[in-house]
Amino acid sequence: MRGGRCSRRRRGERTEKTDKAVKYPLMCPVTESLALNRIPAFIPMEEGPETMARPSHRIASLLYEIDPGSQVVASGWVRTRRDSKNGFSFIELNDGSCMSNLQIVIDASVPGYEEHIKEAGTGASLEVRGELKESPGSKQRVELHASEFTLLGKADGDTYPLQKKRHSFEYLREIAHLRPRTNTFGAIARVRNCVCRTIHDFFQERGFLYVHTPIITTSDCEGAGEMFTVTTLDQTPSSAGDYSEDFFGKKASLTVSGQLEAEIYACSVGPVYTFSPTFRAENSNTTRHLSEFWMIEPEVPFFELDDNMQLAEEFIKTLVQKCLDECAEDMAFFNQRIDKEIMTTLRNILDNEFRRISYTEAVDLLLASGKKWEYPVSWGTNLQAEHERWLTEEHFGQPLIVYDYPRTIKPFYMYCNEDEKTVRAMDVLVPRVGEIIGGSQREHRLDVLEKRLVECGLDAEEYWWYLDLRRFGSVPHSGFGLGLERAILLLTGMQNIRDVIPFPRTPKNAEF
RNA sequence: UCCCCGAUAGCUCAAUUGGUAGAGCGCCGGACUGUUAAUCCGUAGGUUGUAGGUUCGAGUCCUACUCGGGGAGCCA
Repeated sequence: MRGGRCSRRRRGERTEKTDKAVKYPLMCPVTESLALNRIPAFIPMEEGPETMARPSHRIASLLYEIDPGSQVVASGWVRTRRDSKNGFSFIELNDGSCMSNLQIVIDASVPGYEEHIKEAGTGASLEVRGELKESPGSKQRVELHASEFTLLGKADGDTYPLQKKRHSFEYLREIAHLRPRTNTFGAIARVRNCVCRTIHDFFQERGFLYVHTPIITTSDCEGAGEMFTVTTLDQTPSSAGDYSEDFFGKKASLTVSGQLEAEIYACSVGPVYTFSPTFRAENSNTTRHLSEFWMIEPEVPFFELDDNMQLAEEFIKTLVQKCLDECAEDMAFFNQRIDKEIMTTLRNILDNEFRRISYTEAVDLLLASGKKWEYPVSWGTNLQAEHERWLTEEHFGQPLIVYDYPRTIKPFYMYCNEDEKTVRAMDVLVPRVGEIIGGSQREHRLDVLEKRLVECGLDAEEYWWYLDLRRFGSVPHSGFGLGLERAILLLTGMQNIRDVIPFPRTPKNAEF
């Protein structure tokens, strides 16, 4: 689908000129080829005396769209500079609109060259005006021959933390305010943006309503992990534990899931989805856990587990497809520098139907595998990471949906099967990342749900409004949760979840 | 939270059985060049994470702590 975009871009062919409106277009023209990243040629601004004096082209536009011969302005940050003693310099300029840099050629005759060119080193910010010309070099279609250049901000080479070389991700995490200026983190930012846009498109096209569930919640025991307390009380030993005087008059926390509230809307206005931050106060120190992360939770009435699995599969495949279609340059980078198998992995995801096996079948496979497990396999216990990895990576080699888990290891709200031993839960497992989606058909039968609350040791009083949904016009419904950052891990080949969110929050880490 | 590993120059890492701390890259300076992770030459740069301890002597051995990485659990 629309493969022409990528190939046209690779060939560096020109596309039809669509940016004739050189002056502050009210509506930003999104040209087809720029839809690669949907980066507009100009930042749209209302016309007026106080608006931007020099509409700067985005570098993606200059590289792939605008005809040679045009007078243009580019602004960005210097990646590297190469001087020639014959009287000119090359500057690689990047503005984040795409992976590639714009090559600037500055002749010594350009005003300010002698005084400032040495200051335009790695990290410095520039505005350059000049003529876009076809490049004699083989590595770029065009280059910008400067007639004016303005050094906007210097970056002292001795102290600027980013060097013209590879840095470790560990080091870059310590300079999270500068790491988006690197190739990898620029690419992640663009892919992440593409994924978020695709998420909204996916659900909007299917008639789902985007519903905003609360960040602050007083419903405890949602069963998804430790919660952060929200309080305005001074935390003295004497006041600890007494929330009657607190802001909300009872204990309040940051949400661990919007599911219960999403169910309210799903059972009122039809299919909905949430897309919001989520908080877990677990002391988790792994490559796939964050204290603050973004979760997408569709919730659909009149939906059973099979429908839910189908939706999850279509959802993940759409995310993959859009990344390949719209972030070709960034994905090529990930394939070359981050994970040599990422394109193969993603195409494999698109080309095959997700395998679906019941928990019971999974246990049988694990028992029959002949493998020595660190944690023994037995029906009724949770699948361990080593088990899930073996299933999705070695045995099937593709995404896998495991469904119908034992009732005893799953939360109270999942639909109880007729066997009275299992619930209609599903986990989507993918190679390298593990569990990326967890979901279920919800228990919509009042009597069964009440029994389950008791069984799980929960206070039914606390869930009065949740039970009301079953008391009045209850319907079968289902939904799931997708961890955005885990999806980004899957799509980019990145290893550590702290590197696919701009400002990671983990135990002992919230500097930026 | 548990298990394992680590912390030495701006960055990535070396340093024999405990004996005065090195390289590559980067920076800066010079040379060269329509260059493109440019290339070549040179300079500068370190209380070896913190606090104790053992020893004539500790980057190296011991203890505690801090931070980081990998794995596990919790989950998305």
